[in-house]
Amino acid sequence: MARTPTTFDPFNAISEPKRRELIEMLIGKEMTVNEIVGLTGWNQPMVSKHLKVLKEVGLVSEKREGRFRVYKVNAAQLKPIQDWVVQFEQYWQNSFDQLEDYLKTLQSKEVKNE
Amino acid sequence: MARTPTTFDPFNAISEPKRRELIEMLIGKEMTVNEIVGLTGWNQPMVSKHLKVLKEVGLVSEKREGRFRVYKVNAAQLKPIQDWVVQFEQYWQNSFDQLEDYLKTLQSKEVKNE
DNA sequence: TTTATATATTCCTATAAAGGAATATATTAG
DNA sequence: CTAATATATTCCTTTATAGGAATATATAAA
Repeated sequence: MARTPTTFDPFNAISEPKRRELIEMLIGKEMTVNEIVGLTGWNQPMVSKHLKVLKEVGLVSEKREGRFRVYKVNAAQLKPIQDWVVQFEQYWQNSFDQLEDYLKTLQSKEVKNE
Repeated sequence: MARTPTTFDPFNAISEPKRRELIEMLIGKEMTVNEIVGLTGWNQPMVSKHLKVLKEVGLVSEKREGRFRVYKVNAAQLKPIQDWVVQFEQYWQNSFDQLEDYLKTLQSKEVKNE
């Protein structure tokens, strides 16, 4: 068996750094393929191919306007990722709190030593 | 060029569903490889191999105890994912708000029609 | 209707991953 | 010291990329 395909779900689609860049670049905007090519400096087929993967998992959608294709992000497809990761938030927050506690302890020790 | 390696960063490591399962299973606990084998029903080499990937990106850490290896999740390594995805939260919240607005509109129309 | 523009697709190569099976390694028990 | 237990590693096969280069397709402009 091979790796889970990039088009299997948003988790796989966004594991590629360039596709995360595309999403960052496109969020809240609408952009044409060539506009993206201009901003990224990547060649046009590369942009089209990455957009295709994002489209297949619903992370972007496409609107035809004459010979242009206007792309936009469908942010709702990022929510499953947020939902998955947020359930572990307390666990890294705890480590942060522990760090905070530790720093406070240090500080009170310093105060005592003054 | 090939796909970004699974060990490149947490984004890639968690794109595999089984590795997400491992994290869910291990969060806040400490578990031995064989305990994980028991819970998952996967064969032992498969568990070890997936744990290795998670370890390489720092998502789990390992403690040797005699002939056992005790694994635990290092949740802090999930924060970069949360940080990346949270910046888009407003965009799916907006679509939710729009839905909410739409439902309220529907409701007020119903009230008027009563 | 030919040409230019915008975008997608195909073909190629190198790379690597997941799973299965077998085996190696380390540590404890007898 | 030998056997048993816990875990990791290696070898194999199948599958799927990502990127480059070339080309196909669609639409508008001249």
